[in-house]
Amino acid sequence: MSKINIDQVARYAFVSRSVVSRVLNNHPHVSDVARERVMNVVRKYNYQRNSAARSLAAKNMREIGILSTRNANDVMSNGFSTLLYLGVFEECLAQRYSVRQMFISTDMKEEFQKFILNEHTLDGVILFAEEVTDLLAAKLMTREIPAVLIGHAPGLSGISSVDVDNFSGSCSAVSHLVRLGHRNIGAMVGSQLLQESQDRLAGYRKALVDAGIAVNEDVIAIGDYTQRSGYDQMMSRLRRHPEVTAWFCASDTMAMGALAALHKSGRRVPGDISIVGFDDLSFARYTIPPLTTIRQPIYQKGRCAARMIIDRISGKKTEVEHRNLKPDLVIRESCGRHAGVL
Amino acid sequence: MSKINIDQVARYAFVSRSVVSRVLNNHPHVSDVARERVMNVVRKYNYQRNSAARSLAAKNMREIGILSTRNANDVMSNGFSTLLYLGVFEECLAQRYSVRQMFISTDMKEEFQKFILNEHTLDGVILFAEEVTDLLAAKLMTREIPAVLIGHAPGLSGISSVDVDNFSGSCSAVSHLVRLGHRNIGAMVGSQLLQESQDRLAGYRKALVDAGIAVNEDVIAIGDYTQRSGYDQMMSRLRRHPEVTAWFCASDTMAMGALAALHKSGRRVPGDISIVGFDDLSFARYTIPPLTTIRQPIYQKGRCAARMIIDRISGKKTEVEHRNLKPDLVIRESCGRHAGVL
DNA sequence: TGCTCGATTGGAAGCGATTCCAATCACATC
DNA sequence: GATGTGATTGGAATCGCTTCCAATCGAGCA
Repeated sequence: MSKINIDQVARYAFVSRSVVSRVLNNHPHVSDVARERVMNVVRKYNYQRNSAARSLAAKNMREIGILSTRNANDVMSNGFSTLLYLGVFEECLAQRYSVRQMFISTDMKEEFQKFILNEHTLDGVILFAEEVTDLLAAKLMTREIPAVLIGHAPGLSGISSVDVDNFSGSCSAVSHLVRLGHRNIGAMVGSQLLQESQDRLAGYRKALVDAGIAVNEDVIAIGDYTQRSGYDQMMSRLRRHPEVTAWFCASDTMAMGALAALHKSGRRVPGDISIVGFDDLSFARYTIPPLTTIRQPIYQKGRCAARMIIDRISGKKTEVEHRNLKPDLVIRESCGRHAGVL
Repeated sequence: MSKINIDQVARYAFVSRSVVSRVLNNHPHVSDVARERVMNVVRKYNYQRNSAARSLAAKNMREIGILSTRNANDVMSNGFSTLLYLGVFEECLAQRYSVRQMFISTDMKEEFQKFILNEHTLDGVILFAEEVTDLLAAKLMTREIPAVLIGHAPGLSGISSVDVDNFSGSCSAVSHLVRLGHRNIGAMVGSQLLQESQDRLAGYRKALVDAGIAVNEDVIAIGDYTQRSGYDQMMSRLRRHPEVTAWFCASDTMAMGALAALHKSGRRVPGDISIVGFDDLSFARYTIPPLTTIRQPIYQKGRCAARMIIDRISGKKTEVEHRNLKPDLVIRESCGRHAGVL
């Protein structure tokens, strides 16, 4: 019952401490009989290594951190980050790593930042950051700790990354609207400080250009990925741009806010106006009307990031790598054929 | 730059290793001058203790775990757990503890369960579990590791818990409907295996009884806290119970699904049917129509749980404690006066 | 001055693993 | 029978810290 240590295991198994360690770590040079004896004792006493001692001696923690910005708070509240985290967790579990999830913010006291970044010697870090990316990255770089970025930042091409192809995703979303006959298509994106937002906006532009439609900078609204900003932006744009018949929203959350604003204003979706979102969060199927959107593999993103960081830590891979997962268009009911087109 | 250890700090500060340790741990019996010298060196070299060594020597990890059931997956995807986790994290940060978030499921391989529960010697565990509560609790009990439950379970009264007052919350939600003149009020709750669901249903019953309304067991629908189940349940109940003019949904997610179903069926909310939710998740303000619901302090729940477990670990408190946080009714637009009442 | 007592300080023994290195062993070869 | 080889094994150092214990120091008091 009570905790037992490696020496006791060794004693009970009539072998030395070293042999026990080798068995537990699957090292070679252990006879079958010794291995058997050790395993029996381990099973019998339900022995588990002390991870602190293990980390100290082995000089690695077998632990990675996933660092999010605290102000991704709003993004968080939509289950995006939980799903991402689940992916990370399950990949790590499979590889017997553990994960420490942390939040950091620029306005956080210096001491806490230090505590988070320094107190724990993590073997690697997954960055799910936003505008503080540079700051964090710089700190991590100086500590020479392997990192993987969720999303990507051209300025940090030295750090591996996993992202969804935002460009082609938004491009196909907008192309969908074009196919339905829309010519006046607005865009509601996030802060252009974020690479992700830039890419989604670029995809929008590309789709329009491909269709021979001039881009109207006036109908590009900047939100912040919250339902609230989607609502507010839509409310203010609605009367200024009555000619717009379809909006590309760079996230389902903003799309949801937009939907609420449209309903409040008496517009019908998709009758009067079409809406397409991005992410395919779990609620997208239950908005009114159900949201046509771009599905991105969030869970996979997490697993992928975890796999990359572990490969890096274990030395299995050394070069930086930029993964770009493919998104899919999922058609539901929020987009309709343009009224002028029959 | 490169990592420095306690011996080097001691050397540079012209004191012994012990003094450095005392300074770092705020122990008494250190002269001001010694403290000052040590701190200067610490700052200069940006020294941080090695947490593995610290844990090993001090025999505590200064780390707690938050354990969720994997199949709370759907609950997760609504930001509930992220917000809860944020509360836990920030309280722990303030107290210089770290958190390890983990998921566990009943169908998980035994080895993984062991890895999660045993490999890491956590000082305490916060349980955010559902039906596997007993299993987990039993395992934890045998390891004699302090635990705090999010929610509560009468069978586990030996474990401290933090919960929202589900009973009074749902009671006030339903009373609100009664005040609006509704007499035929349905309930859509979660699995009755969950204490939380039982309490929310009990609150519903209480409100009806208080109002002198007979409880009709036929209009109590059991869902599973997902949008999908809210949608499905509402679809099937709608025609079977046309007399019901208002529904109490035990979660915003189910309420959202119900709203979608009502819209699909051409019913108007709140014109034809009123809906009240529970939780006040961030999207509740942007459903169509905006959802009247019961707000529960999710973040506070997390902080509170963390505080309790840390108090327990540090020995500041020893007796078990059951906290019950108060929820609030937040009135938006999904409930209307019963048509028959003028 | 000599002594006591409390505040500081340094020395050293762990904490529980990993891992290097040397010792042992079994066995084939000469 | 002596020797070389490779597979096993045990011994011991080490990781970086906490903490007990004994030593030292300095002020207050008789």
